[in-house]
This record gives sequence, structure tokens and C-alpha cells, in this order.
Amino acid sequence: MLLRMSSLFLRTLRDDPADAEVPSHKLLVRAGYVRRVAPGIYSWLPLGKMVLENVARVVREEMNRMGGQEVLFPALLPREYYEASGRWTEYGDTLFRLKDRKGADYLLGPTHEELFTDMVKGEYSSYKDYPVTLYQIQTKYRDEARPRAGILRGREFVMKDSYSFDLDDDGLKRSYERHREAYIRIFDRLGITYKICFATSGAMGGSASEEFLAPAETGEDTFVACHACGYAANAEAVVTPAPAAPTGERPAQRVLDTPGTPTIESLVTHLNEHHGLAVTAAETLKNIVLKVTVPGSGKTETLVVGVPGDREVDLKRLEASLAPGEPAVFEAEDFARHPGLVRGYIGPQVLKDLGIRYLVDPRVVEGSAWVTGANEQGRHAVGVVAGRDFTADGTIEAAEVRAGDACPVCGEGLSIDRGIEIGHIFQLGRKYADAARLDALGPDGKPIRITMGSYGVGVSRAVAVLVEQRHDELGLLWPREIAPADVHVVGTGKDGQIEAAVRVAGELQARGLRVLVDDRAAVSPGVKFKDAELLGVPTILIVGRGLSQGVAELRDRATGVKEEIPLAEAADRVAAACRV
RNA sequence: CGGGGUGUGGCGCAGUUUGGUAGCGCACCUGCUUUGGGAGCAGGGGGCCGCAGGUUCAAAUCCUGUCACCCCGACCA
Repeated sequence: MLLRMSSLFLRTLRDDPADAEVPSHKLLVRAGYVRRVAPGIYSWLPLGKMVLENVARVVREEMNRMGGQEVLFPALLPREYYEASGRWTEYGDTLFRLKDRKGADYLLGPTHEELFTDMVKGEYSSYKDYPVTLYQIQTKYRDEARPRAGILRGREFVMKDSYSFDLDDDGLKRSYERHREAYIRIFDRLGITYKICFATSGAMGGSASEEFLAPAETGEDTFVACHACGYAANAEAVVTPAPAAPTGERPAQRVLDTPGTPTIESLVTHLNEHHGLAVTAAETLKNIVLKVTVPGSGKTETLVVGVPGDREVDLKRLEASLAPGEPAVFEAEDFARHPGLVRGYIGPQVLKDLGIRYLVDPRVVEGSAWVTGANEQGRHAVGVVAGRDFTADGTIEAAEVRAGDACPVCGEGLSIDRGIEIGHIFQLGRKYADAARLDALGPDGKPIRITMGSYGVGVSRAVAVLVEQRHDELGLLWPREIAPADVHVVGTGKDGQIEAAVRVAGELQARGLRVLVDDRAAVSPGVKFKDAELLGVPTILIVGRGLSQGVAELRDRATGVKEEIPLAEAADRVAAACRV
């Protein structure tokens, strides 16, 4: 491959685009890799397209290596498939919907479980056919409420999605493990640093689930990691270890007047100043009232969640814990219908009598004593003991996770960081197979319901993540396998220097290297250097003022190391630098 | 959906307060000079000032409405 800058369809920008915030967005636009078309929708220019294809190639090679077979489904799909699985309604506004000329409903596929399931059902019918893993690399569509950060979170994006089909749970576990290993190889080859985190399976259903999160300040996910034992989990999926149950006699609960203390902070201050206590927010029990709706059921349940008063409720964790139920805040009119619930002074002591379900943070163990509401305006109760003065209906992971919280595996302090989801693997189970009645005929002549796994890699997102993790103040820094070229030959100046650069570029091409050569006439050296740095090709060879002495300059883009080399050896030296 | 902000050549911005010939930098075209760190000089092309209505002799500028986009949050395999 030999690309000439003089004719390459490329225009770099000196200024950051005004609408870009994150590094990947700024740099990919400035370097002429992508251009915005509409919110969350981007075009790929030649260099960007090469990078995208390189990522896709790595993914494809590793998927083939693990035994996957590539297929391709349409993105434009009729409603009926998603109607059958229930997702035409479940997916909500995130689904791009459209009608054909006859008024029939169509959608642009956000993910393809239904189609894969249906295809396997159509082709395979014997247990001898299984297991099988199919995948595609395809454009997906999701009408995100708020696309952001350039191609990091778009409404149209390229994704590798694969699906495994197995006869039993052991088979599913093996398919899951093979995917896990393939993903490790993929992200290692891509040069992305990542953490494999326990995850919740969300609305997709299913059981075991892990996410590959790329640590980045701009990440939208929060995850914890334990540096002692290696445990890592999405904050949504962090399990709170329960402390040991206290034993011994406990004084009976007391109700105290605490006027004007609707918040935890005001309560603690009041108790310590007016009642001679020495309580902390962590010893209080905060009770949040919710109404929980299960989509499609039409029913709404009132639920109270109790968490230690020093912690906020993490909505993502709460929702993950309640899925598929969807929590909503309890409004003033809801309180009006429940006179037993005294806003600001709710305690769990009465919930059983009110017939309201009560779930508590795992720290609220049997025998632990709490300061909590007395269910009367302006009054709180102290010494309220779990299991004696109230009984919870179960525990719930709803409280925020903090740096330093105990690791659920080894008890060491957890660290907390932001990350970008680049891969997700999970054991889906039989949800879609049930919906499609996907069975294999067993050796005994009886049908076997197939169990599935679902696995995704964000291909276009991986391009952006690479930039988030690898860039400097000058521009992009591609790993060689992903870079649009192996070497960027810069011809500066006059006196045949550009011609010499093109000649060397030809030699490098003859050795099988992918070469980008800056052969633009009448462009100043400074511009060419800046562009080379911005574009991020890993090796830069400068053929310029050293030509008369027969030397060129070899630069490593990432390290900045420069070296004068004899022009006659340039091809050898560059090829060696590119490890070809 | 809530909060904040912005719409002026391809990109980045000024001009709006106080109505009066649409401007600057980058990019682009022509010529000459220059060529190792985003060159200089001269000349040039390109803008329904988001859209609609209104006020006015006159609107990028004032008024009303509307649309779009961006950022934060909610939402989101």
C-alpha cells in the first residue's frame, strides 16, 4: 500500500471542533478520520475507514479462531421478529422505527438475538448440529436519548455481535469461556487496556455476565477493582459484604423529639446537640419510598428501601437490582394516599403492618441497631434493632459504592474508576429460544430447548477508546496493527527531497509495508511534521535536509526517539522498526 | 424529560448591549518569494447571519414564535 498525501482525500484541521469535548472526538475530527453528519452519526474518511477496518479485521480473525462463523443480517428489519420476543415494546424509544410505503412497521436493528435465533431454527433441527456460534460485524442503530462524545456513543455504530447455541448449560459455559478467551486476545491485540468486570445482565435477562471495561476518564461506567485479589465489577454489580451480626443485650428503642430534621445531616446534628448522643450518619437508617413498575404488567408496587444514612442511593445500582422492575420516585400525591408513611420520618417499624415490602442494604444485619424515623412528624427512634423491632423482606444493592469499601472476596479496600464498555459477554439462557421455540431433536426423539449466549464488541467504539487511551498533546498514537499505515514518509523541502522520499516510499512498499508518503509540494516542513504527528502513524521517516549527506531521520511517534540513519539503509531500518 | 448554552462562508470566532455598506483567523484559488517546526507579500472566490412572522425609512442586531445543535443530569446490553 502506498498512499500519497498529495492526492489523499484528507484535510486536517488546526482548531478543535467547537462541539467536541473528549480527546477522541477532537482528534479524530482534527486528523480528518471522521466527520459528523447528524447527532451521533458520523462518516468515516479514508484514514478513518482503514483504522475501522483494521479493528474489524482483528475481531474477525479472533472470532474465526475460536470457531465462530461469520454471517450478515440486514439492519432493516420487519416488526414481527421483535414483536415475537416482546422487544418491539420493551425496547422503548431507543428503537429506531419506520414504516414502508404500505404502512407496515419496520425497525433498524439495535441488536440481533431474534434474527440469529430464527436463522438457527430455520437451518438446524438435530442435536448433532450443535453447538454452533455465529457472528456478524454490522452497523447497529439505537436512538439514544443523548448521543455524546463523538463516536464513543453514537446512534449508528459498528458492532460485532455473536451468539452461541448449546444443548445444555455446560455447553453454554464452554461457549462463554471460549468467547472470554477470544475477547482477551482481541483487546490485547488492539492494544487497549481493559478490566474484566462482573456485570449485571440488565434488561437482557440471563445469568452470568461480564463486561470488558477500558479505564478512561471519559467513561460512562463506574467500576471497582481490588488490587489485593483481582476482583473487579461494574459498580452496578458490586456485592456488599454483610458485617458480622452483633450479639448481646440491646436496650429497647426510644422515640425522641427531633423537630425539623427531615435530612440525615440535620438529624445527626440535632441528636448530638439536644439529646447528648454521639451518633454518625452511618448509624442512621435512611428509608426511601419507591413505586416499582414491571413493564407490561400494568402493576405498580410500593417499596421501601433502607440504606445507611451516610450513603446516597445509586440509581443505576437500584435499577439493576430491581430489573426488570422500573423504580420511580414517590410523589407528594403518592404520600397522600399512604398516610402511614410520614415523609421525612419513615421508619421500618410499621411497614409490616402497612403491608409494604421492605428491602435493606446488606449492612443492615440481624441484631444491628439504627437511628431511624419514628413514623411521626418530627420524631425519630434510636436503638431500633433489625430482627427485633422490624424485619426486612430481603436485602438490596442500592447504596452507592465508595472507594475504600470492602472487597466482597478478600475484604481489602476497593478502588473506584470510570471505564468505557468495549465488550460484554453473557450467558443469555433460554429467553429467546423460548420465544422462538428453538429446539433440537434429541437422541431419544424428544426436543431439547437450546440455550444461548450473547456477546458483543463495539468495533467503532474501540477506535475511539484507542484514542482515549493513547494520544498525546500532538495527536494520535496508533498501535501498529491498527494504524492506517506502518510508516509515514515525510519529504520536506526542495532539491529533489520529495522525489527521494517517494523513491524510499516505493522501496518500503516493495517490502510489504503500508506506506503513507507526504509528497505535497509547496507545503512547509512545519505543516508536514504537525500533520504526521496528528495522524499518528507509529513510524515516521523524514527525507529532507539530510539528503545531501545521504541521511534520513527515523522517528518513533510514540516515544519521540529520533535517529539519523543512512538513506541507503532506510528501507532495512524502517522494515526492522516495523518488525516485518 | 430537567438545567445551562449556542446558531454569522468548509472550520474556529468577532459583530447583537446602543438598528445604518457583514468582518477576522484557518482552509481554498492566482502570482512571486520561501522550504526542518502550523512561511511572507500581493490579488481573489465563497455567507438566504437557523427558520417564520412582526416593528422600522432601514434588522445579524429589537419583538414574537419556531426549529436545530452542543454541554451537564435523567435515560441507555
